[in-house]
Amino acid sequence: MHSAVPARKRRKEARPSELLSAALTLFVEKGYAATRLEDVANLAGVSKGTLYLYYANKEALFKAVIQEGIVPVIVENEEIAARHTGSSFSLLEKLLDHWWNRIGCTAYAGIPKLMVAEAQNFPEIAAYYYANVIARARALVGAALQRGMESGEFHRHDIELTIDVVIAPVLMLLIWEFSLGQFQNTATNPRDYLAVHMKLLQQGLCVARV
Amino acid sequence: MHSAVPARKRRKEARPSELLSAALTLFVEKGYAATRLEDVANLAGVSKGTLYLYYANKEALFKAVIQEGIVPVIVENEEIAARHTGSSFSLLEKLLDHWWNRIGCTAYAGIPKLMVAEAQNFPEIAAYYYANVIARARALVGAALQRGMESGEFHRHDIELTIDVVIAPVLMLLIWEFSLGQFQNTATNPRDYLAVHMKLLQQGLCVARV
Amino acid sequence: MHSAVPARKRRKEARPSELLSAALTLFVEKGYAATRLEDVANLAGVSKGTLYLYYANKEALFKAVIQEGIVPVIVENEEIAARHTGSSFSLLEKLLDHWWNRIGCTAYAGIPKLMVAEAQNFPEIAAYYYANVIARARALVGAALQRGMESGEFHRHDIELTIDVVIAPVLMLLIWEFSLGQFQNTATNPRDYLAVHMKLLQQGLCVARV
Amino acid sequence: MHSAVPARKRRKEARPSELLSAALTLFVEKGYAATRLEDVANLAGVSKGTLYLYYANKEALFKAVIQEGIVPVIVENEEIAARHTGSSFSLLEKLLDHWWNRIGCTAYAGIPKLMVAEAQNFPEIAAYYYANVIARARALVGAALQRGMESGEFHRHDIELTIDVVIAPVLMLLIWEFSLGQFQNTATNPRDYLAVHMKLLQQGLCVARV
DNA sequence: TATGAATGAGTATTCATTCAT
DNA sequence: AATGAATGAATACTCATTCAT
Repeated sequence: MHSAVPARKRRKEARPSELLSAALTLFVEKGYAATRLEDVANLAGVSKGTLYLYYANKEALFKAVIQEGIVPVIVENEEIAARHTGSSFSLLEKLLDHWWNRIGCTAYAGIPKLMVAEAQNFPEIAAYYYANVIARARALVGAALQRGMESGEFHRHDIELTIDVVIAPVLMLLIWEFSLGQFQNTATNPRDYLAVHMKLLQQGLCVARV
Repeated sequence: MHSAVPARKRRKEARPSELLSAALTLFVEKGYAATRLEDVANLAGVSKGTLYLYYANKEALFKAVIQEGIVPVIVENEEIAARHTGSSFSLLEKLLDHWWNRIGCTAYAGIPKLMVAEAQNFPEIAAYYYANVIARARALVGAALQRGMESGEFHRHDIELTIDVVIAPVLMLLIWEFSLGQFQNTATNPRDYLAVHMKLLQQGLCVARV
Repeated sequence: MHSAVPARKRRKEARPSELLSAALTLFVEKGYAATRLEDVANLAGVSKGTLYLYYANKEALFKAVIQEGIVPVIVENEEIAARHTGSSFSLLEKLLDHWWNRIGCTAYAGIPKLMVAEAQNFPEIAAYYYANVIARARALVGAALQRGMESGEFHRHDIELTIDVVIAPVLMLLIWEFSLGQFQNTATNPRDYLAVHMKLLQQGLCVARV
Repeated sequence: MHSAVPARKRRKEARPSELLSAALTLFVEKGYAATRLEDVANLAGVSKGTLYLYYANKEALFKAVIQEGIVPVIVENEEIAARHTGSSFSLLEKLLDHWWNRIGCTAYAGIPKLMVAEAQNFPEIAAYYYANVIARARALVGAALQRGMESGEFHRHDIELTIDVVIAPVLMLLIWEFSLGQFQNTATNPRDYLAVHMKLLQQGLCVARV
């Protein structure tokens, strides 16, 4: 009678994030359609019915998974950029670093792959994601590039295209990790990969100081 | 070898590729799970039952879609590399160019995104794809990089990581086009994007000739 | 018997009838199956759990709704008949009048339609309703008809069938009001309808006094 | 190998009416909500999936059940009225007779009770039923009454209310039969019931010919 | 070969009921 | 007594697959 684990735990506060975490895991692992809500509930340690107390349906759960977690990091990076004073290249490094610590090495790392896989099926959510994550990240990088080109720190290139080249490998890293990367026998070390990316970027972008 | 093959026969032999083409379209557009075989059959202009005369089941159709089309291009690129004589950078350009003409601007362009989205659900197919497409493409790029570094044309970097940095933007371009790229209001021009990619690559990789 | 009963206590005793009233409203409006107990509880201003303190389950609540309310009116009509002294037709008028005042123009008016709709699903309750409402009402009307025929006031007809003809329009009125009557653009006035019913009945039943 | 009953019978033509008939039976017996589509399918001798080949969903099946069967009878009665030449009362008799033969003693007899029970849950269908069955039946009876009153055959009464009094017992008979009538130990004989109804109607309506 | 009617396993969702607080 | 979080049985509906024609 002491601390017998109660069959029915009451934890209204904690439920949403437990469910979201379980849903993220399974959505990333199996994709939206192949994820059974009962499995999500079980992984979160509750029954099917309980899930519906917190999320109206599967799509609502999916939306919550996407909206949660990444947007705050963009906000933080916007603040980092606003406060930055050093070289433009070091700003790019800071932004990348923050993204990695808050997304890349956390459970949220699977979201980009999930969003890419399901974009066509959830245009509304994809549009939201594009506007609130992608577009804002691009604006941040674009501003840093602009600043660097104006100060003579960077070579001049088309800004939009350069943004793509800067961001793509970072996104690709995460997408890869949750898809075909699993079949690579020698897994790439993400930190090394990013280091090389930055190194090449530096050589490609920065005007050599003779 | 005459061209007097009866229309009916020709039709019959064309069926698989009509089905494959329809399946590719829908798999890319909706994902594996959300694609209904009846829709595939209708798009190919046959009945549901007919599809089963050619492919044992949905998974077999998916395998065929993936296996078809891309592997031959890798073979062609291997031949291009074997015959190549100029600079290592120009080899990279040739390989990219061929890939673009045979995949990037064709219906097969959607396969990378499809494979990324479904890799976890079809480990066997993903492994096949990894071994026959990814690994071989990496080997080609790796050999070109190795050659360039040995000849002094390229800076020395870790080969594996550099391969990632070379390939990632190319893959990303296609993945993007079939996912979140749809929500970008100013669509990136793929050729411009690739040109910038190569330009940065050149600046990052190549030793400056004073 | 003081009126100093504490508010809380009074509230508690009122619960069952508040629940019954809410249940009657919703059962009549939506039918048994489509009525959610949570809605009943909410309409009664209590929580779902509280409902179960008073009624063991949905069926028990349904039984209580049916048993409550109508049986007492039959008892009252039996007393009216016992005390009656005038013409047999005026007794029929009195019985109808009482029924109308105690059922027809109250919230209980919906019960006949509800009982008709659910009779097959709840044979036990339907049998109870038949025995305690229908059969006793028929006996009352039958006795009045018998008396009138014996006294020469009414034409002679088969009693049982005549009972049907007398009662049917009255029941129909209520059933209609809670079903298809809602779609009639010119709603029938119930009092006028009953007046015509009685008029025709008089003409059909009563021997003309030349 | 001779006439082994095929597990899968192909009978596209016959299916809809078989399904409709099974659905009518169960909807009338259990009500809309309590009827399981699998039971409907089984009663029709097919599987769940087959039902969906013919009706998009439960509601569509319900609609089809209601729309089927009764409307044609109204049309027939309209033709009977148009061709009629004798007394107005004999027209009423003809209309009733036809209704009884085509609805009252067939499987469609359960529809009025079904419609009454579900009217609130399917306002759209109820409105359709009201417009195409009830309103047209009332118009027919109303015209007969009007004609009789104008010719001096009938007493003058308010037409609308008299329509109610004429129709109500006929509807009530069927509603009763499929609900509480089941609990009556001495089942009323429908034909006798209708005969008394007409008799009383005649006495109530018709001007005595001295 | 080709068809498309038929099947039934599988899943999202609802809601009566329970029970710890 | 009262609450409302949690449960899980039940059912509508989908769609890959089969098979008689």
